[in-house]
Amino acid sequence: MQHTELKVGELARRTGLSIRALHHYDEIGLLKPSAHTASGHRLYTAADIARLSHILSLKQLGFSLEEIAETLGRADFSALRVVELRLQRAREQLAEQRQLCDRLDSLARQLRAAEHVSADDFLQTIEAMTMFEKYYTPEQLKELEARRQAMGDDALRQVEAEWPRLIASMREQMEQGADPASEPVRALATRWRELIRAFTGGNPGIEKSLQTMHQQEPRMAERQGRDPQLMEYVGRAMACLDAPK
Amino acid sequence: MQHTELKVGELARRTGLSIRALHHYDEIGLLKPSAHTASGHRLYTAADIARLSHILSLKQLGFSLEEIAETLGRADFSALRVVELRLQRAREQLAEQRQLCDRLDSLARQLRAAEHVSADDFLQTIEAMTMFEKYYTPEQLKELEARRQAMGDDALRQVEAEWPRLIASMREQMEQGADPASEPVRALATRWRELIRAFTGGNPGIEKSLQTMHQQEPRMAERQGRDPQLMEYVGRAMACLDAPK
DNA sequence: GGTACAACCTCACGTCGCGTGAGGTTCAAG
DNA sequence: CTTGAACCTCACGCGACGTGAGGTTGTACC
Repeated sequence: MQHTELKVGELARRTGLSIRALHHYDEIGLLKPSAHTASGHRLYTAADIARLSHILSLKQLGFSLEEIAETLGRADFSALRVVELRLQRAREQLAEQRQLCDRLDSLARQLRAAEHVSADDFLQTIEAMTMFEKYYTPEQLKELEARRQAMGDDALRQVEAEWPRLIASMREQMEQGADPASEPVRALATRWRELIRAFTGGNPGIEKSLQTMHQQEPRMAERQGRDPQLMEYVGRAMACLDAPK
Repeated sequence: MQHTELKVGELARRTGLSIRALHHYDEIGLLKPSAHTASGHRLYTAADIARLSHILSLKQLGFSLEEIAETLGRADFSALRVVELRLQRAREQLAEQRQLCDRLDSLARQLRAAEHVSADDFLQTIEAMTMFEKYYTPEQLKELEARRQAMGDDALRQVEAEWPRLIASMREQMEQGADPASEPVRALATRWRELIRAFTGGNPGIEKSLQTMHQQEPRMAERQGRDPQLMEYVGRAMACLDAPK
């Protein structure tokens, strides 16, 4: 009989696991050392170590300790099926992670493009993103993202800054009772349309989604100062643009 | 006073959260309803609901409840920095997920290519993969994977089946004391070299990594019947191939 | 007024893979 | 015989709830 049996500390050092983890495996019956000293110290035999290496292999593939125990328990399991099931789970999680990264990345870019970001702006931006994900298809979102990226942060910043000014100007005209067909309103309406077209890129699907979102979520528009009354005024101004003078 | 306040059940139904979750948020102080009925039923006001929508937004970005409470607590936080930190975490997790998927995918393909997979084969394959990841660079692994994929499952299966036969034949020659320069051994050695070249694709980096692995992990080779003695015999046979008759 | 039944309430334990002590025993060396 | 390292066994803690148990309240119908 050689000195091949290892004590927990040694085994932990060699495997990189913690002593506590090995104790845990013992507790749950996943890896019980085959021997003990008279005083109760754990002694891991070569067979135990082999089992542990199998455990670590399966752990690396993302199996839970319970699944590992089950897998090692029976010799008849279908390896391919087990792996494929696990792969499916992993793929789903990967897709989620990817989506999360996209969201965060997009949000980070929006924040970089903004000038001053209050806590309120921040939360509003997130909510706007959520809305977008609700009303646009993934492909449309991709297209929008691509267009934003093509514009660059500076241009984006400018547009974001222009909107409030444009809305304020339009509101002023409305409150002064200006004719939607008058020259100053035509100019504002033209710019309004340009900005929207810069956003939609002329894509009819995106235009439609945008409309749907505005109809379904009027509160979102209101927060930006675009209440239904103003929108109706803008609508009339647009109609005047299309109609000949 | 209108009927704007919601009870837990209603709020749960509208948000898709569980009642227990809302109770939990109350417990940890993340979202305490501003009002209660005389009998203690929770009443969520419009402000509470607004706060909850912020909570859900941040939750969607993968923040922990503690982080959300902290973020909503202070108005002065740097939104960009918070998001960028979270993004970094998400990217790391994404990379891990991707690696896991790759591993599982590769393993699944290996298993599909194999004919009969015993539990032992299965575990051995995983361990081999781990070894590979230890000795080959990520680029090399990619190249190997690409070559495997190009070969197709059937060809791979054939090669996998040929190795044990080739090893057995070679061992037979060795045990019979055949001259490494003899014709039958030359034939076997030639085939041996061909199979290895099919694996390495002639890439010197991969050849080197393969050698290193064989030196460092002799036990792996032994499991496949290639003990040091046999390997030395093969080495001599190879040398005879290179040297003129 | 009584009687269902749904919706609400408050404990309080379980999950998963250990980390992190607390408090005590054993081992190997000097 | 002492010292310090290595070992032992509890046992609580995490994070975000799920899942009962056991009791009260609200509402509708007879």
